[in-house]
Amino acid sequence: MKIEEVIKATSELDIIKKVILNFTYTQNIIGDKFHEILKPFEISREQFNVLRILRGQKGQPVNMAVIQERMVSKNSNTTRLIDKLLLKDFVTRNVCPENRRKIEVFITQKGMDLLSKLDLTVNEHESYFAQNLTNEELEQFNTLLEKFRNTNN
Amino acid sequence: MKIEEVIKATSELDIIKKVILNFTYTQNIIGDKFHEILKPFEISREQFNVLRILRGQKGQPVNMAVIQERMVSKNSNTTRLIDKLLLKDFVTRNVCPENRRKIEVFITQKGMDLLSKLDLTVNEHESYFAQNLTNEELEQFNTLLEKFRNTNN
DNA sequence: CAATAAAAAAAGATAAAACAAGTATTAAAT
DNA sequence: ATTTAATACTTGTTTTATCTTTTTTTATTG
Repeated sequence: MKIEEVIKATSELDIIKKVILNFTYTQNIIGDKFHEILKPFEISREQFNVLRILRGQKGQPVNMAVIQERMVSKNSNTTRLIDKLLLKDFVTRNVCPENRRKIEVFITQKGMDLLSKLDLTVNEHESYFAQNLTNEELEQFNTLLEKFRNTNN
Repeated sequence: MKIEEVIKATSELDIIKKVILNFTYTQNIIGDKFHEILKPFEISREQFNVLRILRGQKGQPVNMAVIQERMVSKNSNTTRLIDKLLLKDFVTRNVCPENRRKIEVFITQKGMDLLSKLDLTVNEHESYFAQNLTNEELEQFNTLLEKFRNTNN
């Protein structure tokens, strides 16, 4: 379905407005699907992302600032997000001995296990969206995304 | 900046993961910018979208179901969203006489005035993101977005 | 035509995001 | 060495979102 049909536009939209609408709409669809996958595991998208960041660190401790930085969607209350993961025993949290202002967050084995279980489904989800694009188109898409947001001012 | 640098990936990401990450990240950037524009007007993005939907109806009454349908980002909370717009006198709300289950929402002159004031800034914001793409690339982008989400199952 | 179902919106409860202010801890500066 | 500033989080409050249930009105049907 074209974006014009989705929003049932009465008049002709210019291309940039179409792109932006299309963008947001597509993001919602991807997000919904993602949400659907994570729901049975009772974990939010952000929580999942944080776990992946922690796994990416391969055992190295990660402090709050780093998590926020990598989180892609910035989120000022990382503390409470980690609280939730703590409650479920997916992470541990300790004061950093070298610099007591900092906090060291680790992923637990339980967290790792959850991620392994999710990996397959998440990959399927991603492929599901990729299926209609050729590899070349995906590369093109990636380049366009980068160009689009890399505004020079 | 490439998406790999943004998330400081340790290992090589496959293209579909890159696209999805890139997508979310780009959406956040657009959203933040948008938010920044709307902030001085003390209106949320969703509220702004609803006002635009109402304006698009050119004086025709719009009921809740239609608003939700057009909202692109679905939101079951439409009642409370309209409440907020009502408080600011940007819309009116009445029970539909033909079908008393329905509600007719209209944009007021004050709402229209707000939109006119915002039009210029919003257009600038949109052009700001379009500036790095040629017209052809924008068309390509739009097509890729449509393909990407139009999965056949 | 009463009973039930369906449609449209509103309300309640809970969770998550956003915003602002506050608390330790460390580093710098006088 | 004490004050000031900067860093790294945490907490409190308010606003939105999400999910579920309830209410009101209309449609259906036995």
